[in-house]
Amino acid sequence: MATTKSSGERVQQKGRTRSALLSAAVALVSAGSAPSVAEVADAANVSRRTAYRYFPTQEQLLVEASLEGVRGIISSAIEGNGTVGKAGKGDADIEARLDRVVHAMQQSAAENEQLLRSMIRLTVGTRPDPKRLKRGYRRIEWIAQALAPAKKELGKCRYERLVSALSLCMGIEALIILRDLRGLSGNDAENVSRWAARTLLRESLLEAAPKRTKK
Amino acid sequence: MATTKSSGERVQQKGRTRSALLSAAVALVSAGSAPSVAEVADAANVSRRTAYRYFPTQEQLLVEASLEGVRGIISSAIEGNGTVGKAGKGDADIEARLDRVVHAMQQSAAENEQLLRSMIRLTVGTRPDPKRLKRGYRRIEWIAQALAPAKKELGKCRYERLVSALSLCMGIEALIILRDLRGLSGNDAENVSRWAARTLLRESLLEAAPKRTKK
DNA sequence: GGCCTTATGGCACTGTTGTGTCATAATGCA
DNA sequence: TGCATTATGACACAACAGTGCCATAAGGCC
Repeated sequence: MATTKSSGERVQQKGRTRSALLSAAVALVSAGSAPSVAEVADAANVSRRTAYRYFPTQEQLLVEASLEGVRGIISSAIEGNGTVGKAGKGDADIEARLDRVVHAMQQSAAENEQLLRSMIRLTVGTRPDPKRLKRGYRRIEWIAQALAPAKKELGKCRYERLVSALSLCMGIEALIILRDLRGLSGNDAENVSRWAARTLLRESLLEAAPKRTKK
Repeated sequence: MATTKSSGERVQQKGRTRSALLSAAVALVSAGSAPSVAEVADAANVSRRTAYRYFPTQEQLLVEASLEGVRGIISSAIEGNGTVGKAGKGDADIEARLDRVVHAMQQSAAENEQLLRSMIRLTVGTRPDPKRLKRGYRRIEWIAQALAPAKKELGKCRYERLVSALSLCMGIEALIILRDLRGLSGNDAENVSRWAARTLLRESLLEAAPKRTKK
């Protein structure tokens, strides 16, 4: 009862149907529509009933699909053109690192605004379950990468506060706010994000090393 | 045919049924549920068919209801305890004004997180129609009120940029990011918002009046 | 009051979500 | 190859979103 009944679970078969459903859903969601479960199932050559076995609700199916789509988008945006860079000494360099990350992020956010908006709509409803996959965790990783050379200098408290504040300034939520509330274009929105991020970083570094005079 | 057929439209009757539907929906949405059209109609003592005459889709009904609920929340939060204040000369005063606004906003956002989350979910899907009522326009008004004494000093460009950046640091979206991505408590989230807002304001004032030394 | 206009309610209908049940096909193992 | 296990498919079903149609009630105007 406990361990396993050998390999009674047909992992390969399940994997195939699951990824068939998921890729069909990704295609449809990326096309901008909100497909019904029947549509996704048909596109995947799978029974509707089976689709419900893998994704208990339409919402979960579309969430997973949009997160899958976003994953592809963003990794190519940042890792694709070697954004963050390796070396790091001096504040100017850190500023440049962060600026590159903000630029790449806002660029790809603007390019895939619709998809990211539907991801937000699908994930923002309830506080996230600790077990279910979260949105936006990559954002924190990139911020951490950009800030890595200054982490020691900042100290734990200031570092965490800066990461949190930067996570407000970049990403799809920032783009949505600047567009919907402020009516900005994609370019103007990116400039606001970059200015805010740069400013918060500078101030944090100044607080950490008050000896230097400003600039 | 053109002008009017006297008062053929029964404005009062329509107003009554509309507000009956809306207040019933506000009550149900504020309770955290996503009521069906039939539920709202029953609670309002109105036919389901009639509900659809006033709100073409369930979504529009719930959107209007959540926006209505948010409107009530927020007017009490800010106007209730006279937050912004009148006088204003000197940077410290502006900082204090802004800090009060951020505090009031994040406080009420945390208190009504569920309702605000559903408002986001319902309104974030599509870019806002210019004619339909927007979410978050009050946020800009309060930021503008807090910044009013420094508007001239900042100059148009820096002022607009600062308003935009501050709109990223406060409000329900900021709370959601700090909670979901960063796992912060309501208190910690508010502290991040206040620090970021204060920092961005200071830097803007410094840029505008570079003569003074920092601090 | 009577009459005309208009909002409302009731009913029927289609399409979708989500679930239960059971037969059938695919898979892994001997 | 045959067999037990397990995923899948087909069908049925209830609930809900929307919509059309028509009768009826409520309102305004004389």
